[in-house]
Amino acid sequence: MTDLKATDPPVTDPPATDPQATVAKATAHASPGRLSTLHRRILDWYALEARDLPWRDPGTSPWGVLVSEVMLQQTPVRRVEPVWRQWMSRWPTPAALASSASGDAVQAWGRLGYPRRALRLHAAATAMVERHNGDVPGTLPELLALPGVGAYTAAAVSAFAFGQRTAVVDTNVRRVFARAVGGSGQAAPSLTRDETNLAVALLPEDHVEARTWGVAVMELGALVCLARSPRCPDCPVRDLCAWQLAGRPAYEGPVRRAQSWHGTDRQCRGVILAALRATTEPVAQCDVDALWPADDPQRDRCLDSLVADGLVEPLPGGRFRLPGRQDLTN
DNA sequence: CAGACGTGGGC
DNA sequence: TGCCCAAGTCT
Repeated sequence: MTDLKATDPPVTDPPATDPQATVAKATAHASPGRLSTLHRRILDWYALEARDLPWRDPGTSPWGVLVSEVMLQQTPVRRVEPVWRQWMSRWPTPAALASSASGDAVQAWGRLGYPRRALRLHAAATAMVERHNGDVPGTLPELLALPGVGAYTAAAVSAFAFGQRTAVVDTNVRRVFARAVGGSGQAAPSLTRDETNLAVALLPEDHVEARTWGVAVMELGALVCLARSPRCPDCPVRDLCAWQLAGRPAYEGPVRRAQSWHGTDRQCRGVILAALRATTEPVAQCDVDALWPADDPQRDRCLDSLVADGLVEPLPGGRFRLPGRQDLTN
């Protein structure tokens, strides 16, 4: 082992606010030797410890990768896996999904949460049929133009499905870099320009290494560099980690407000949608009414917003269903 | 840009 | 129990 401390910047350095300075600092910290060590350690660790997830199978299509990435937005791997398998079995291509009703996508989404993702995936499938001959596009601008595909998902599909040398920055990557390079216990509340620049600067030059780098760092964040209780003794770069070397100081930055839940529109919308998912039969207004305390205007407001979002289709006679779903009860 | 947007599990 | 967290996106 080389003398790592000798090359470390003083841990008392104030956080840089200038993007250029941050990248310069990161690059200095990650001198060629250090950087290659960081890369090798994490890539070796990944080769040994990576989970066997179905969408990581080399035979997975770009569509399979895209579906997995959308499902994984804010949703744990454990809950995504079975739904992804069913989804890919039912809709193996964008064209297959596009030919189904959007309500079928919402129904198949099940309890993954944030059901607008299902709607957007359906819209993305339609767009791919119309604009890309039914294929998932391979360039960042084309990917970003798809509904529900933002900076993270576009980069992930570019890197994981098409093997491009693209920096992937998700919450795991941000946390790992904040600690290992920034010396901070956690990343800032929202993605900063500095973090993106840093992720690009840390991308391995070697194309083969770059292919796996993103998913390897993400995996490290998901399995070892955990938010609440990091497993530092198991970390392959614990001796290089700026946060570790600084004595794992507590996070001092701005705190993110916790999401409230009880009594929110999100809860109300979830209750209504769960009822519609459970049946192919249109649900009568009175049955919707029974789902939420009487004389609470929140219920009607949420039903209206679900309709406005395209998650619920109002039918003549005051009945409701998931959009386009056929009534299979007779 | 802060806030909305689901759901379930861990501590 | 209640709060925090999980491969974000959109407005």
